[in-house]
Amino acid sequence: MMISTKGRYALRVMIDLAQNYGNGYVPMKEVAKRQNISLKYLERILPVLTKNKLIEGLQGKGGGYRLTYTPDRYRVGDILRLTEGDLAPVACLGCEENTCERAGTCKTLPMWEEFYRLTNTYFDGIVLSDLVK
Amino acid sequence: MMISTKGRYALRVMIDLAQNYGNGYVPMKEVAKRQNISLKYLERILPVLTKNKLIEGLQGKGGGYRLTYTPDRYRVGDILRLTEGDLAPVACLGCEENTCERAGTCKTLPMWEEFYRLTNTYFDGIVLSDLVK
DNA sequence: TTAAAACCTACCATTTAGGTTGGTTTTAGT
DNA sequence: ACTAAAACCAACCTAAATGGTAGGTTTTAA
Repeated sequence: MMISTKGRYALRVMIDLAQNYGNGYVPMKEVAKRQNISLKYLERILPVLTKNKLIEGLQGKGGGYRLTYTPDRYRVGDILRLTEGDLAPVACLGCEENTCERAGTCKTLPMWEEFYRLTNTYFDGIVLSDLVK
Repeated sequence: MMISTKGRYALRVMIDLAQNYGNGYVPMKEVAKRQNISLKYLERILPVLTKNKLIEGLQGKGGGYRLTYTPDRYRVGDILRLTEGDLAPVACLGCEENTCERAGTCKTLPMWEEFYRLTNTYFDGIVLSDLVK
């Protein structure tokens, strides 16, 4: 299982916010109820999205969250990379530099690299607005 | 990280056996040394490959393992599916039937399904002999 | 008879996943 | 000023998966 609940839930929250785009701030309580996810767990997942300016939070009564941009500006790949760390199929990819000492002679490395590219390309080719339809 | 050491090591063993194809039975001790993997750990990974007739083991002195078929008959996808369980990106795929109650309305399901197909297709398009070169 | 090999089972430490608990702070509305 | 609703925050917890190790038994060629 490549994608954990963290990434999947984050994506569902983003879709929910996209569906409510233009209606101001949406309280997480409502999103949690609609998506049937624990509010408390969602609160643990959201900070990475706000800190990276994907969504904006407004505190206090009448507050909530909203998308920072229009739904067509969010690539699924970006959302998943943020919440999952990276989309690398194996450990030796992901970080900037491959520190594996076998890297030079590894027969499988090119295969993993190509799959890594494929994965990023696939998820970067889908934007939030594609999923709302 | 999608692929664990189990799948990666199994693949490296298969490649090693492919490189020694035609030379009779190869003791795991040698493979472990060449691949720099603990022999004991390898012994824990191999049974699934022998039970599924991908490789054949011969006990006793002078024994070892060898590929059952020629290296071009092994799809990487088959090796990974055996050792990793399945290559599903999310939990709701993988099993025969999708038991998730959200399946009917899930906005992300088609995206995961397509990626799942993509993944299987990619790894099924590579055979052991491609990696030996 | 011996050495080398596969084969087998139980255990174990660490990390990750998937949360829960119990708050504090901010703010709109009354 | 007070209250309710919201974001925001930190500590804790349980179960499962990961990545092994330890200590054998069985088989077989030389």
